[in-house]
Amino acid sequence: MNTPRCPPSDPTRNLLLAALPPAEWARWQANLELVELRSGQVLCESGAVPAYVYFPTTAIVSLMYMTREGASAEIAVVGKEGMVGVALVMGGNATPSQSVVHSAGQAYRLLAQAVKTEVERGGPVLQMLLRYTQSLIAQVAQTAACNRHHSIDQQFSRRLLLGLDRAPSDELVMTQELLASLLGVRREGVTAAALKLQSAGVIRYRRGHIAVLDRRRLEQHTCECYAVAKNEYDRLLPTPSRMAAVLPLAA
Amino acid sequence: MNTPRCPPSDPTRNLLLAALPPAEWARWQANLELVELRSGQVLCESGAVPAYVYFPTTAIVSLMYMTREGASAEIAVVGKEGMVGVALVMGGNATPSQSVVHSAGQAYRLLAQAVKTEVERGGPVLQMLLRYTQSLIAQVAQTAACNRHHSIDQQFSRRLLLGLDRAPSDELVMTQELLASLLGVRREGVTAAALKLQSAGVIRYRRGHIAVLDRRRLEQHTCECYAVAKNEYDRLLPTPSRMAAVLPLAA
DNA sequence: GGGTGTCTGTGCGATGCCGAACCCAGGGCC
DNA sequence: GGCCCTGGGTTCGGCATCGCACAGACACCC
Repeated sequence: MNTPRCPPSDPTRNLLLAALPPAEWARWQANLELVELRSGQVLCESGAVPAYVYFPTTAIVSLMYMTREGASAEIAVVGKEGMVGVALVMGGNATPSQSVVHSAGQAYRLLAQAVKTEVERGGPVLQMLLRYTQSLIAQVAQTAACNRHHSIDQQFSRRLLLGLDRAPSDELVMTQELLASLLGVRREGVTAAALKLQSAGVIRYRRGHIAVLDRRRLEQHTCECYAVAKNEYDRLLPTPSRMAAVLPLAA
Repeated sequence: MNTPRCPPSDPTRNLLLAALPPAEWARWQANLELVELRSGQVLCESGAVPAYVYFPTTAIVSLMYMTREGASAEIAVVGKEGMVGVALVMGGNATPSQSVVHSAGQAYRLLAQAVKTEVERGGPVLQMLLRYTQSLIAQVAQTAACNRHHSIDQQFSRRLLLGLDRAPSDELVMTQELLASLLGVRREGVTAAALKLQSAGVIRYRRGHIAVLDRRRLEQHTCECYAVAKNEYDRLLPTPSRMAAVLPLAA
């Protein structure tokens, strides 16, 4: 609940905020609030209008769909590379998805009204948020295709990589039970996939902690879905140094 | 290849174009071109920058993902309720998905540059396109959850309803082979699902023509995914008469 | 009116995932 | 030190879907 002392170049920064040019950052800073997110915390219920958008730094958030029968499926992951609450940018406010924190940490939050003001202002900031939203669409679409065609083993590897990209270290703090609910499969299926990777020396885990020992081999175990979505993000939102070429933010 | 003589109130209209207020329509009309789309025609390849966006009237288009192994999966359907080419609105231009016509018909097309000009203009038209994009995200996300948890029978029913909403009559012109590639399953699975529905008197089909006899019972056979996505579209893009309350288009 | 190709029905075995139940062990707590 | 709870490993039958192969049948075209 602090006002952000953290400049955009902070090592635990949010990449979207970090891409803001100084002038925009100065305007945003006054409205941003750094908050702690607890594991399991629901940032926005399905169908509800969120009070804030969140820019995670160390926290990781899942966008979940729940079926009528009580089954769940994660449709996208949001960490330091993104933002929770794109529906406020798109104008619909609510969405059928539920956003849940599955890895505790920090995030900047911004009042919904402040976001709407920024969106109405238009310009490079809106362009960036729309580009991020497009990368989110690609992630969701890739999840749909992956759910259809790929094995639990592949999806498990893919999900580890998605977590790894957003985690501060090489260790993911998540139980197999949680991973099962994210993938929408049984826990036993996750156990089997985890056992294979551990016996292959790719990961090592114990009671809710998964250490990735060999990221390259993990990438070989997964389907192309991981790379496709990641490439799409990188294409749409280059690193800040290259961002200037795409978004004339300083203009 | 005609210039549109068709006013927004034409019975075979595109619903997004129909929602344009007279002033906007007048500006668009000069750039819109009514074209025939053939079945199987690819409007935009995966990763390519499209030359046009399309507003289907009687045509129906699938957004497809292909896996490395050659399997396919439809991630969304676009007909007279929508637009093909949201990536141009979002600023990323290309997308990993491929847009394919699967039901021949007509569509208005608009040069990519004209769309970009409209987007830069901002205002109510951009708002509408963003809202449509949000409804598309909901459809894709629902597809992801549906692929994970629901049976071929349910997905088959859902897909028929999606087609029916966009078709000019109660008869869908599509083979079981095509439906299988859209759902990303084997043709035999589609045959089995179709047989069940036909013997229940819900549909009747022969060689590429599927007539829906009892829409209500079809809705009972499907999962909630159909209704959730449809409700989200209706919430985001009310019918023109109610649209004015949401979008002050005349302002 | 006969040929041909597309579309649909069917019958296998193989397999991956589900559903439920149960056990074991690590680790925190009193 | 003993307790308990949570997280992980294992088992088994069952079902949906796959992959492949082939047979009938309608529709169109020459």
